[in-house]
Amino acid sequence: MLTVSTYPAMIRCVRQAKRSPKRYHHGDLRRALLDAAVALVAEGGVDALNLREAARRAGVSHNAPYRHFADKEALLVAIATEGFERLAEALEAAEAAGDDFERFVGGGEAYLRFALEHSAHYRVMFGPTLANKIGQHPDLDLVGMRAFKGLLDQVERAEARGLLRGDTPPDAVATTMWAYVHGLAMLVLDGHLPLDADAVYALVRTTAQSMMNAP
Amino acid sequence: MLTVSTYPAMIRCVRQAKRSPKRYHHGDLRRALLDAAVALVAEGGVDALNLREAARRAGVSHNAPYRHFADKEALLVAIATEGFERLAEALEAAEAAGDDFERFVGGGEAYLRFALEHSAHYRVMFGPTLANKIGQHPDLDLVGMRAFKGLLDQVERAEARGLLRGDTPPDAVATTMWAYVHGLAMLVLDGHLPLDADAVYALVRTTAQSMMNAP
DNA sequence: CGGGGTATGTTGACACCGTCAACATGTCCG
DNA sequence: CGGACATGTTGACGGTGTCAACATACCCCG
Repeated sequence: MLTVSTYPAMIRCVRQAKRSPKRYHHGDLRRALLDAAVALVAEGGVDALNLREAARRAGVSHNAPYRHFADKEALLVAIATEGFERLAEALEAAEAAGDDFERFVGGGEAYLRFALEHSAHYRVMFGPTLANKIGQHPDLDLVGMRAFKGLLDQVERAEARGLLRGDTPPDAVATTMWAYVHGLAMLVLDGHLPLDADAVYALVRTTAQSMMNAP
Repeated sequence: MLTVSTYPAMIRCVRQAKRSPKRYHHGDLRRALLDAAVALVAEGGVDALNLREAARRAGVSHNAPYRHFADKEALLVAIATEGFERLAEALEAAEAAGDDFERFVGGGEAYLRFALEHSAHYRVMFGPTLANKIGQHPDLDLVGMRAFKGLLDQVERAEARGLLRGDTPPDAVATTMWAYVHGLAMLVLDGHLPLDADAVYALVRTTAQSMMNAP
């Protein structure tokens, strides 16, 4: 996790000026605010996220964020959107590596790796503020769908090739898998399960294998 | 979910006076505050919970809660503790009904039934405010352990009787099951999965059965 | 039975937060 | 070069959590 967000705003400003001298004022306050907000969540959880402290860390006044985000929720939506994009990329990358067996098992591991390594993003993506807001943030819904669609495709392919035990419909299998990896991620992130990262990856691989026919 | 908390304080006071005339002042402000707080969470999620509104609904001043809870977190701990107790009771009740097969499958359904029917409690139990606070609230830890211990016992018994597929260690199976039902509960509660309650119960039964040897 | 002590509730204050309105300034385009 | 627009600032308001000081109801003990 980079701590770029903690640099004084001027450094970012100078760097930005070198790269593209047509920028003005702060350089990229939107980016700086997102980084600061993510850092706040990483340090103290979702409860610790507040606009004024993010502005302070970006070196601007307490009202500057409102030129880039309509309100606090809009900032959270931006972070969550970024998170879902990166999650989708991580899952797609896992899907492109190894044989059929490894592809399926590796998908689960990739999900948990994302959740544990980008815990701040993950907490915002599934935090209470954005809960039950489907339809209110179309771009967020879209990128969320993309991530789940990737999972569903993978299950359908695995089932078509006879890799999976049983004959449960693909959408039910995908739902079960999502619930499992999400629950595991949440319980570990929130300290309810005393597992380190490696133990989590090992467990998720074991579980995924138990869902498949012997190789 | 009763809305007792919205009654004027006097009604509760009078009722309480009839039952036990040695009460004074409010009657049972602690209980009224807990109910009001749970109602707030039920209405607007964890973000909507605040001490002043709970006090308002209980008909007392904004500082009265501090005679019963050290701070806001203490109120959340009390709600979570209550939730874990009821969850443990629900799981123990499920464990005492039906044959071996039904006991195991019914446990998963009971967990989700609790989460969906007492969503406000569940959200507080696993919400961000109490995340990563193990060791800071001993009574909460204790009752949380009790609930998980019940699950572990059930898995060990099922495995001892040869009900479960594979030979995974009981604690790994229990962890997997907890992660699954917790993830499913959270995703449904937060509106990420478009399943109604009956669909959830059906899904969890299907999944539990797929973990077991054919009956 | 009465008075003090304690548990409970109230008032007022403070700092912090999200948000709005008004203002200031840097940047770009005609 | 000058105005229009994007960006950032200042100040204010209401809401919240929390503390200190005060007030009151209940209980027990002499």
